[in-house]
Amino acid sequence: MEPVTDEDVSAFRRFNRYFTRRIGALDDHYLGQDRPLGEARLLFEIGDGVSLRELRGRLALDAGYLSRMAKSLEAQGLVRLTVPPHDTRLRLIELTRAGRVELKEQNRRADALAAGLLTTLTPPQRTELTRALATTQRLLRLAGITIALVDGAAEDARACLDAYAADIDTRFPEGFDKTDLVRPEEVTGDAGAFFVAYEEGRPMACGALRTLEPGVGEIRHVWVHPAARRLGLARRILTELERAAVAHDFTVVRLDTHAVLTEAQAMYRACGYAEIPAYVDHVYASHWFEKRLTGAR
Amino acid sequence: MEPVTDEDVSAFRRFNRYFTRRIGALDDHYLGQDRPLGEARLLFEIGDGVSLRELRGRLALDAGYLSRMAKSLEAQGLVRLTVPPHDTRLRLIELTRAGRVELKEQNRRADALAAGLLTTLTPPQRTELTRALATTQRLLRLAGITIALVDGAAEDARACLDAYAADIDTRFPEGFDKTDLVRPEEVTGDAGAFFVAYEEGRPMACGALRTLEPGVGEIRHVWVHPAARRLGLARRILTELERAAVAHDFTVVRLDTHAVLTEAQAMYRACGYAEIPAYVDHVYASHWFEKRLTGAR
DNA sequence: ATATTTCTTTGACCTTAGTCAAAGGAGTCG
DNA sequence: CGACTCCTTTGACTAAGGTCAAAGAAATAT
Repeated sequence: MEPVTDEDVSAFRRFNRYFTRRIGALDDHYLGQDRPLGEARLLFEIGDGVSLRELRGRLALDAGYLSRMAKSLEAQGLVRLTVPPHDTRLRLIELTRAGRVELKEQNRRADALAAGLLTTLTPPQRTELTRALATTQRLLRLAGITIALVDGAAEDARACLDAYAADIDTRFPEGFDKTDLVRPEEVTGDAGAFFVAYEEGRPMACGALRTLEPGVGEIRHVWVHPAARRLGLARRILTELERAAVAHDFTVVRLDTHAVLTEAQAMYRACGYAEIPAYVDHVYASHWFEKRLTGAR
Repeated sequence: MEPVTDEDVSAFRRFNRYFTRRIGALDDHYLGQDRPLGEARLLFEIGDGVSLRELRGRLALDAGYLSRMAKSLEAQGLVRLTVPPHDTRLRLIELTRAGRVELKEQNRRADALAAGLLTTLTPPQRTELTRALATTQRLLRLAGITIALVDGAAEDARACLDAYAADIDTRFPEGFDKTDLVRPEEVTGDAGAFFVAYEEGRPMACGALRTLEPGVGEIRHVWVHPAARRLGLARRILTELERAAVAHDFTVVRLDTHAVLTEAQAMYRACGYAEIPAYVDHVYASHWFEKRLTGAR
């Protein structure tokens, strides 16, 4: 991997300082207008009602601290705490009408602030800004996603495959039968590889490599969570799979795709895959691809 | 002015939330590694020594709070507090050797963090990110600058004109004589207008409009602080001046520029100014421009 | 020379943010 | 049924962040 240049680092830090000072400060200020920031944030996170347990995990808060904040918000009439019937140890927290009003007001103020900031710009400048923000956010998200080699039987691996199966089941006209998924032992150790991409601890994409025949690998189940598409994540998964293939001494990798997955086909072509005749007969496959790997990384 | 669309507002807020959560949090964390955030920030702001008074103004801190933080940093051997001879009420705060080492370490950590974030991106993606960050920052800066009509004799107006005079004195081969600046009464009230652009309270650009003859205005002293150039600020100043000219019932505005100010000439042309013969004989002028104004705003 | 302003220091005080541990009620598993 | 785990509540405590007002010293205005 190429080292990061000093210019990129300093540009990033310059932006960072500028942004947190100019905007971040403002942001905190409006949020905690007349309420402690912690409570304001909590109010914001509740949404349509969650358990304290859930909130505690999501915001990484101390149980005691959260309990007290919840009580304080309840005393202010902004939330309601209830006991769910299925597990009376838990507490559900949900917004009252007053809480929703308060939240709406918070949002209104934040919107007004943002709008006020943008008014001095001309419409083309606003468009340019919006585009630059989208690019920045996309790339920062991508940068924050890490790809890990996991055991094919690992919980995260199975969760990804289940999501993948459910996803394509709706996209393939004939549906998809789960028994066609790779078995854990096919993608573990010497036999192959399984990669999971994590964003903030949550699995968001996967890809599998298995042995097709000696010296030939097969790539399967390259999948990206709908919320993480269009970031370039599939390409990164593919790169990892190819690297693993080289490490497994495969000289060729093959794969097949379904007729409806046109974006996938375009991506494989763009990544150096050439279409070949069917190398295996398969219900779901309509296009077959192959790529020769060079030993050099 | 066009109203801001909801999409621009929500894109901005989405980015805002994402960025402050992802990056801002990290940022605070590294800064306050083993030191309270307030002190870490203070250390960062001292630079090459400033007075407590200056810091207090810049960071909007309570005098007592600041005094105590400064003492705490002094006790840790990171700063030195001295009394300036010219005003013994003040205290100067400056970094000791240990303070500079500490600051360098802080910076090193922050750089490493930024670099770590960028490593997963490919070089073209890094370039794309850096460019998007620069665009964002430029436009946010521009959005944060406000332009105000001020009295020609106001302190900020004179400060801008002094800076302008000093600036062009170095750029004109023959130097520049301050007596050629507009007099306050020429640009005040019915006679003309004077605009100052403020960025975070500091005057960063100016522009003057005076009466040349009945119905004809003259634009003079359009100047932008070197630190605020290439943002599109001069154009905004010019727009304000033209708006003021319409309000003064001028049907034409004229201006002259010096031969060396080629960027200025290009800007005037791009803004609809046509070159005309000399309308006044002037030591510094070599190009003369004119624009007819339509009554409609 | 006197009054007023400016700047820092100090004491007193408050809220927010957060941690830790004990305790108790409720589920779960063998 | 008993042991164990899970989840919340409560008490006790700490540090950080911040405000306010009084006081003292020095500079500036009148």
